[in-house]
Amino acid sequence: MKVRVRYAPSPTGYQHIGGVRTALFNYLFARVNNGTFILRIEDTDRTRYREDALEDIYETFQWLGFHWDEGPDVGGDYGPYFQSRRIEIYREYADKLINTGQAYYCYCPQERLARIRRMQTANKMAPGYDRNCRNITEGERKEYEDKGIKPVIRFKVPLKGSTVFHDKLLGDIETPNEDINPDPVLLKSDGYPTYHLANVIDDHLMLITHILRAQEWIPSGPLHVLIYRAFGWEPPEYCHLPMVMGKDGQKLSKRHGATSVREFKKNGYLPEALINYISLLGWSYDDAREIFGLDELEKIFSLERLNKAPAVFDYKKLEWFNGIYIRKRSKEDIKKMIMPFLIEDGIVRDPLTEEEEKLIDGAVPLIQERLRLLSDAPKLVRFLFGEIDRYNIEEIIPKRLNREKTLNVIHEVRKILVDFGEYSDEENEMRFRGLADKLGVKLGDILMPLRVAVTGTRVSPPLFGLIKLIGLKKVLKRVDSVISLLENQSSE
RNA sequence: GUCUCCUUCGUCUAGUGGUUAGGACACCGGGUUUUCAUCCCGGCAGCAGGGGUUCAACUCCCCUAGGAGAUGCCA
Repeated sequence: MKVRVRYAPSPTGYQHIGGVRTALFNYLFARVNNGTFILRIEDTDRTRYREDALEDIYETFQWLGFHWDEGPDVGGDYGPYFQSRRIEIYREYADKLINTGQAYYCYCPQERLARIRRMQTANKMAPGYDRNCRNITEGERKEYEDKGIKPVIRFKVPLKGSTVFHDKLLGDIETPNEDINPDPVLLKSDGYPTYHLANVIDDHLMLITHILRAQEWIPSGPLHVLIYRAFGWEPPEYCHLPMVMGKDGQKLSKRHGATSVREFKKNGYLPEALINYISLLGWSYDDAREIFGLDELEKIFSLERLNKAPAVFDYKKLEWFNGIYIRKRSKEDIKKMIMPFLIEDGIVRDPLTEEEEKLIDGAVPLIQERLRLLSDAPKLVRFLFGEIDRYNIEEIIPKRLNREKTLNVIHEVRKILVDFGEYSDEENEMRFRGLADKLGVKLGDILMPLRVAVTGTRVSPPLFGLIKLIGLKKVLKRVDSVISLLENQSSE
């Protein structure tokens, strides 16, 4: 049987890293098995539905670079892939359950449900529906209908016995039926199905063979199996994936930092870094390798190597992966990718000027291996554009020197800077070493004042490359302003 | 409260009865380097606890503890 798996997000918010991990594992499982990966939009909660959340689903996976074989945008033989367009189907199947006595109408108002829940929690009882309408008479039913009350349809969970379902990761999970959610709603009063009904029907109708979803779904596993049985269907295979947690061990949420893929994108992460890192949350290949591209993962992923325990999301490690992948990219890619960050920072104009373009082209090779996030770029190149507004005297003077000595060093540096452009970086380095020897100081002690003069900071990309990029004229001006700064200081 | 799942360095993990318990991130130290970064070398640090089973348990079983999830006309 051909493997068919699905990712079934609900468009109520932006794509969460945990959901995307589930999507990735489903996708990889499909690829490894030459199967089909399906996207199904579970938009049955019309109160929480958001148009931008739906767009975010498309944008997120577009950006990540993997796609479904069947789905709302690409079509397929088992649509529609929006649950909101399948409500007649759910109604029809819910009716079947009513007719076979495996489901019933419930007319309990929300207030009553809230009341019994309050009562239950107050008495430390398990909260849940009290099955009040499970045995109402046809007369009572008529009465409610005449009053115009819109009923919900509830599933008749067996009162006795137990239900067992098999999980490929966890093994058999057996639950006494009395511990299962007492008669959950299948069809809401607005005619839309709940998750429990819709997912079972759709997975069956769409010929889904394996359900890979997060472990938070384990408790509803037995219920779903019961529903499959009620229809006379065979449930698919289950595999509940370990959850993704925050540093404090709780379910990963905004409290912990970025959680949606679009935030990671905005913060300067690369899609391949995210994919690689995410693939290792609850899964591993062996004891040595952990750098994997999507294409590779599509060949080596396997359920057998899943971990049972939840994984804590480590932003630091993701950053490390990001640095790795930034270094792997071409200069052109990096240029393209840092541009939005430079523009947003107001460092360059939106259509670049020729001058700006030249500076960026020259800067990329200098900063690429220094980036961990694309968003690090602005602070690394800011001094290339515009002026340096202020220097810090203490930063100019090296530890081993005092003000006078530094001033002297800079004067000497200025002399050999004049024909800087005529030499290669290697040659210039020899010249500066020569100067250092002559002055009896360390190379670093003459380059640091120069670095601060040119860049305004002690930490920068390689100095010689920067000097050529900025141009001698500007560099000398900056050196001069540092000289006068030091001189003014001495006259006080 | 009840039910279910989980438990190897701080974090991600390898490990399927006999290993000096391996790797990675982070952290610390050192080297290379004009600073930073990269790169290289080294260090720190772990089998939750208690019982069994066994000649031998991180590995198998039980209990305890801890953590998490579920308990909706949300998914």
